[in-house]
Amino acid sequence: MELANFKTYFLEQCELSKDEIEQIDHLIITKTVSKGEFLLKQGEVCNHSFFVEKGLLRFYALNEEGKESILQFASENWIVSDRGSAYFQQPSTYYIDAIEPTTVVLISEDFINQVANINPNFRAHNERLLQNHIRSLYKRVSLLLGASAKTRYLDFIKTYPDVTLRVPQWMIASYLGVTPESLSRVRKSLAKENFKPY
Amino acid sequence: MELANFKTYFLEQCELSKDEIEQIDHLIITKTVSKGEFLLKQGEVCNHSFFVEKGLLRFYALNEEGKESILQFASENWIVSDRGSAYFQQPSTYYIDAIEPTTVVLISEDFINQVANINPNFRAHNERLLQNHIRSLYKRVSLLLGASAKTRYLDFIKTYPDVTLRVPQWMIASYLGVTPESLSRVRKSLAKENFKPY
DNA sequence: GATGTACATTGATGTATGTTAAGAAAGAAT
DNA sequence: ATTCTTTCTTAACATACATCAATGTACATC
Repeated sequence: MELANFKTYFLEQCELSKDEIEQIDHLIITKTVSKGEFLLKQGEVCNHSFFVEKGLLRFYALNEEGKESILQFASENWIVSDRGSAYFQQPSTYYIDAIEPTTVVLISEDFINQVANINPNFRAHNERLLQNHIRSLYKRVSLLLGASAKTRYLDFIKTYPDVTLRVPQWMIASYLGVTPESLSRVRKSLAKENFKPY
Repeated sequence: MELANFKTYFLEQCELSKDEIEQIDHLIITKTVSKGEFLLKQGEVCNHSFFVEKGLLRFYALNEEGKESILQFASENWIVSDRGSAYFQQPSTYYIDAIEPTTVVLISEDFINQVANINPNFRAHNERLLQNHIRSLYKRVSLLLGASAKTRYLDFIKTYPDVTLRVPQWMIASYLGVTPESLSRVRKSLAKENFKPY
């Protein structure tokens, strides 16, 4: 088992030593899902966070009319979860599934506690994650409230250049809160303005 | 100094004893602002959370064209802050000002640490706040992505019945991400459908 | 190579929401 | 009470975006 991304993440982001990482090695549980497979469905309690070692996930809601709204993408080195569901032990109202064949590391409460026992830094890292998450959600809400579809699209490709190239456009449209047709027109208009993302 | 709301909050939400609340009494700092006064402006680091003892605050962003987007209201017993700004010690991109004459309790990192020393419950409470916040932001994003202005308005008055009656409608419009004129039309249409909120 | 499936684009048209402007209603100030 | 200011509503018009339907394109599969 390699898990180069996961281990680098622990070394650099969580400031664990190589030695400490070896200590937790036996706690690591991975799961591999194929394209379209679910890691979380509405109604289930989301008992894990998912660190994406390789692949691409989406986190989305389904409204009463069956319309999907993508809240987040997660490619390599991202963590995705409905942590509130785990925290409050309530069924989630969201779905997580795989856009590409994906390998994730399962992060349970138990795992977090055990790692925190080995190195207390990990708790601080955990809080940093939450704070960052809130920040990004604030920005998301601000843009949805105040910016046009075009502005939101430009922000998206700046923020998630890797994801932009790996997902179908109708998913980006769903993330932006517009129809695929509208996104296609936004792109056409940008092309006319001679816009070059790369 | 009364602060009945703040102390009840600590008793019931944070599970401190009356005795412990007396111990922290001397740490409590309050601030009173009149209508229109700011507690936070873009560019400042937001070093406090604000517990609303009495009154009503708004938390909003200003985009490049000068358009306000209200992210949150905070009436009695709510806490509002750009905690990310404090956490990362970066200037905030948001504003907080008073819609009514308001008295707040200032909650600094120092305050949190001292209270946590007296009763460790407080840290757990703190994390619960963050988790709750993320949940509400997820819901907010889902609605902005997938629901009409009318649906969002109905959700608003259900979620914030007290706020609905205390703020001008153009602020609710700003919270919903529509113009005051649109909100007026939504209300008219609801009236035609014989909708009664109360 | 032929067929099927998923996705992207385009055009015609409809609808929700924005814009502008005016007036009505409600509050605040004098 | 009178005036001034803010807020709300309404209407006419403009625009962004949605919907529906058709076509194009890439790719898989057979």
